[in-house]
Amino acid sequence: MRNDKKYRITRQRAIILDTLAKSKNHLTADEIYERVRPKMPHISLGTVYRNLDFLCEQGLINKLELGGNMRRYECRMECHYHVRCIECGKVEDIEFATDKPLEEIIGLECEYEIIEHQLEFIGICPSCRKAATREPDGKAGKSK
Amino acid sequence: MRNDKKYRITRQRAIILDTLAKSKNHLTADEIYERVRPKMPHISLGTVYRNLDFLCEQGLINKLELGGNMRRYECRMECHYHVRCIECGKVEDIEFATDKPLEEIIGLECEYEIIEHQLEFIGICPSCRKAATREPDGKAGKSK
DNA sequence: ATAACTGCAAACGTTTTGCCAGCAT
DNA sequence: ATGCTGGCAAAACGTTTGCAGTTAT
Repeated sequence: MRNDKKYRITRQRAIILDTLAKSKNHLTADEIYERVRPKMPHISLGTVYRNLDFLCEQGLINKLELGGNMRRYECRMECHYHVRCIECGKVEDIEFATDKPLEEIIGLECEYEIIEHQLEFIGICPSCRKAATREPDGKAGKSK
Repeated sequence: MRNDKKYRITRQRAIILDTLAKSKNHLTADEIYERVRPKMPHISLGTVYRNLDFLCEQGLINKLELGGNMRRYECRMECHYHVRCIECGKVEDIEFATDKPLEEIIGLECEYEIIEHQLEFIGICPSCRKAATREPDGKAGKSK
């Protein structure tokens, strides 16, 4: 079952990727849409969403699922961490040495006034893992 | 400017709180709605949302803003961490010693097969902090 | 009488989708 | 000719809100 689809880097995709690469913040789909529009006035928000998904699948960008109402996207692919402003919603990268105890990291100093933090692990729970084993074609149940 | 509102713990609020307290998982508003309905068939989803917000404000429960599409609520108030199943969306608490280096924690073992993790700090960015200082009545701009 | 609260339905903001025309191969 | 792609508009989804009637004090 190979996938023979031939993908193109269309003008829309290139501009979206470029917009994301040039922004130091992490942008929402709508922010990207607004930044692309001056150069490409007829692009639609649906295209932005579709192509952000496409770029994620290609491993070129990352979809961030943090708190707040809107998803944000970023280019940086290595594992790293984020600060989010509770007032304006802006998201930035945060750097610290991971060889320190978590307790110490939590009290980290940065330009933000830190109110809280959140550490979330994402994985597959025991029962879903069992379900996947029962279906040997690799297609575990569940849509999205 | 004091707040003289008198709040009641209504039947709806009590049942919602009880439902949350009895569940070991972290529930979405809709899951709570479905569990409350058998006992109180005319409750509306709007009431569930309104009362979840109310219980948060009272400090009785916690609103979780993790990845995934839906917000989840929990009773446990001390700081702790979560695992989320990427297949079924279930969220559970996770325990580990925080005096260990983050690197070690990241490789933690639990019943889940961990795929990734995410550490998010929530705070106020420098420019929003400045904006708040300029408005000395304490009401920083921004709605939500 | 008053204020808090509810159910219902409509509105909201973000994201996804269906459809058909356009374009590259 | 095929099939990926884009624009548009509608739908979908979780959540919030306005309103009018109910409840507790």
